[in-house]
Amino acid sequence: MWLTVTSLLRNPGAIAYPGAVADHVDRVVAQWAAERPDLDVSPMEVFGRLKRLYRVVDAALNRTFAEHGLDAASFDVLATLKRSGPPYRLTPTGLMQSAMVTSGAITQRLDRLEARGLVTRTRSDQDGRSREVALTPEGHALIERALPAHLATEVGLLEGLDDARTAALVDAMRTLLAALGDGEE
Amino acid sequence: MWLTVTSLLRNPGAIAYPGAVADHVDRVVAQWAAERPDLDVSPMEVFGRLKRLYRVVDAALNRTFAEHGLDAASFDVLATLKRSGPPYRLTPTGLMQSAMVTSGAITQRLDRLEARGLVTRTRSDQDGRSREVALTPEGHALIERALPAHLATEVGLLEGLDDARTAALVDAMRTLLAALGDGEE
DNA sequence: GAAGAATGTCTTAGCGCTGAGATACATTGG
DNA sequence: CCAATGTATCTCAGCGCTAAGACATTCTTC
Repeated sequence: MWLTVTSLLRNPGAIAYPGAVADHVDRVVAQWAAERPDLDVSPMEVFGRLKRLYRVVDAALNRTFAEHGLDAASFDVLATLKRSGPPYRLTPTGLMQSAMVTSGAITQRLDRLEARGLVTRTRSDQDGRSREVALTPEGHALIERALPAHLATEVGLLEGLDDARTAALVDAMRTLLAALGDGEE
Repeated sequence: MWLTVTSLLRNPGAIAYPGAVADHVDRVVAQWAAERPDLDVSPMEVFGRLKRLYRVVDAALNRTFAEHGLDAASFDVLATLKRSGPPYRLTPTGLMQSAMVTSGAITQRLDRLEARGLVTRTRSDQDGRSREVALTPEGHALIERALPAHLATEVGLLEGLDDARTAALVDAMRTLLAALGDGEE
């Protein structure tokens, strides 16, 4: 006697909610079960939903960013500088690590933000290779306006999730990220 | 006396794992608490981790796709055709809805796959506006090779997550997706 | 059955990102 | 103190995507 991930995951929602409608991922899994019954596709229950959730959330957040003349990339840079606290200065490398993008992406993000007068880039005194990126008053004002709206959008997205499931979701993602080595090195 | 989402979410991992190391999102939340203690940034516990998890997973899956001469977009199309079952034919619109991308993106994906001889595109008999996309024998063979490798990668990614948390993660994502209207319309 | 609306696909300009590599500066070891 | 190595940033070609719209075909309504 042995357990597959499948047996644990097959329609867990059906247990909690007997009348629950099958979602997109349920249909995908059912299709695979018909086409390749020899394969255990239960991991798709996790990753299929992760991908769809990310896309739905991303689209919703982008709508709010656009209302403030921003996109996710620009908001990310301004918010990272803001939350770093006084004097609201970071190096491109620091921004790069926080954003999980390449150095080239950060260079271009900063080009755009600098052209709009939202950040400044100055040479570092301590290290001639490095730059210091700082929020301008305009950048400061913009992120102060956009942040509460962004949080309101996030609260709205979580409206349909009860507190227990929200906590469980955070706990699982935290555990998984730790297991995958995120946040340590 | 009232509860904020914050009080429910603040370091839930610390309860389950007293010695748990703070992750990237914990640091972000702590920074906001110092800079803007008036704001409840607890929703970021969810969305910050969703974003990072998506990126880490995406990178890992792409590595496996690349080993088979594929990327996520191409794999997605081939897998969607494969799991649709005999005769392994779908319209671009069907592929578009499954992939959550625009029609232009599907056109370009199909251009690339057609050029590599992995799919064919023919006029539909029933509807002159529509096309029928079908797997070629080469496309069939490629997805048959890539799919088990892909599943193995997914199983590996879930290694660090115990069964209870895996089930809770799926349940929460399913609930949230349903609340956000995914999979119904 | 013709006009207008709707649908399915393709086209194209523009965007942000990656990967590879260039450049400038800093650090280390002999 | 110099050479070799490492680090921080920028450059740029190429990629896949979106948004807007073109075009052909089908459906709807009168």
